[in-house]
Amino acid sequence: MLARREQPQAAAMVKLEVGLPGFDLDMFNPVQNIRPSSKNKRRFSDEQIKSLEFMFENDSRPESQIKQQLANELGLQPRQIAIWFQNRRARSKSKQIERDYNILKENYDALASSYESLKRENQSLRIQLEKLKTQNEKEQGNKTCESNRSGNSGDCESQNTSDMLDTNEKITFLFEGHDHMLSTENKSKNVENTDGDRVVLEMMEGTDGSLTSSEKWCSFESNCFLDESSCSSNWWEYW
Amino acid sequence: MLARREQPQAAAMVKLEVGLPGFDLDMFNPVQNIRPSSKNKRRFSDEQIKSLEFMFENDSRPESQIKQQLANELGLQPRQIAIWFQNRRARSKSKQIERDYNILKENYDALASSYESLKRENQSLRIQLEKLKTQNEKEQGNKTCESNRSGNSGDCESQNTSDMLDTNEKITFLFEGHDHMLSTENKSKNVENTDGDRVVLEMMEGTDGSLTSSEKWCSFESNCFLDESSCSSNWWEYW
DNA sequence: TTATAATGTAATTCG
DNA sequence: CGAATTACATTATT
Repeated sequence: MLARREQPQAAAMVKLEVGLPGFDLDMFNPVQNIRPSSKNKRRFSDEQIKSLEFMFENDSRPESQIKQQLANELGLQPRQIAIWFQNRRARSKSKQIERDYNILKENYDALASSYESLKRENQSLRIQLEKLKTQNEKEQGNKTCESNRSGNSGDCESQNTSDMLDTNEKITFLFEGHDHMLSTENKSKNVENTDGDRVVLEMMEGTDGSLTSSEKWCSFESNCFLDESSCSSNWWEYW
Repeated sequence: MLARREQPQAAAMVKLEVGLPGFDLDMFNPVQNIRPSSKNKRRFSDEQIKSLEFMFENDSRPESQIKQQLANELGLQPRQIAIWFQNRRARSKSKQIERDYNILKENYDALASSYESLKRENQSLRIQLEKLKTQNEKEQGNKTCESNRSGNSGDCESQNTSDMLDTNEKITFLFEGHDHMLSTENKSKNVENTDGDRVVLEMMEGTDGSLTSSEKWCSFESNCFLDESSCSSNWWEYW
């Protein structure tokens, strides 16, 4: 079966004897491969690439038979076809990761912007509430209407304890860990430091690089401000 | 079974290039391997890698002199050293992108969570405001105190028009484009489809893959709710 | 066992 | 040099 080992060896050996440093063998080219640009072996011709790309779009993981056919059509070894598809898939994947990063980044920024707006709005609401509260209390003080009842159907009673927070006590210390980022600028370029597996921290000369130290982030997370209040009626279902 | 794998290259190369000690022993020697022969054609020895990695940590782009010295020490050609560093930098970079993605993802999720919480809080505040307003109006109706003045220092006057929104009119249609995501699950694995440059959409057999279609996102963005209101005193500076 | 997907690595070419 | 390629190797899976 499989008559392995393509002829390239011969070429490689020759090359080695000549004294070239690469012990790679591939340069060999049975058929055409007239590269438009230069005297290059390696590197498939534009036409070959075009066909391969076309096939890849249709099926990134073709059957052996199709690969064989492609090999015949393009004058390449079946092995080369197989390898090309493998590499192409790997390339596709890493490209995809980069694109995902950019998309996610965009959405992060948008969300952060919305978050900030919402925060401001929240602050506005809080201030309004504060004022209304004060105003209410003043009015109640002026009226001195029957000041001790616990029902919730009266005219001048405080209805604001049935299914919501106690505005005066719980609301003023909400935002605490939400105020960073928004200017993070995780530029996905110019990285290069902090190698793959081990975490390099001490020996880096400040070459910018590694953006997120993963500590400036993630300091917010727990803002469960509703959990211990008397909110039991799921008012947010209204929305 | 065919005796495949030839590493004559390796042998030839070693003989040709140098004969420096320490190098290539594992090229000939099936050092404690499950697979006896057919070992590395390329692939530097663990020791070489170790030295290279160590140097890389210190400086990912060393001077020619240092590279030369490394070449001597490791029994490699200066060219090989240079290439190794180049490849190493490229690897480092793509690794970094992946890590950045994961970090960004985490932070996105955290921010989305915070955003949801904030939104709920906002809703709560809005409801409270509503109730207080109603209550206020009722009380004002009951009191029928001097009901037409525009100063802002009275007892039962409405103070809420000086530097804030008109609560009853502007507040109820705020959240409109903020209600998606939060369950996006951009799993950064298993991508592989949608090739690098062209966007493949029709011919994909549903192999999951490409996560964000970039359209489900980005539908929110403009929630400038404060711009046309009479807010001119930058109350958010208090925070 | 073979085949192959997935991942990593050495080397080459081009800009 | 960096980016993209090509070929090969290794490991895991089936």
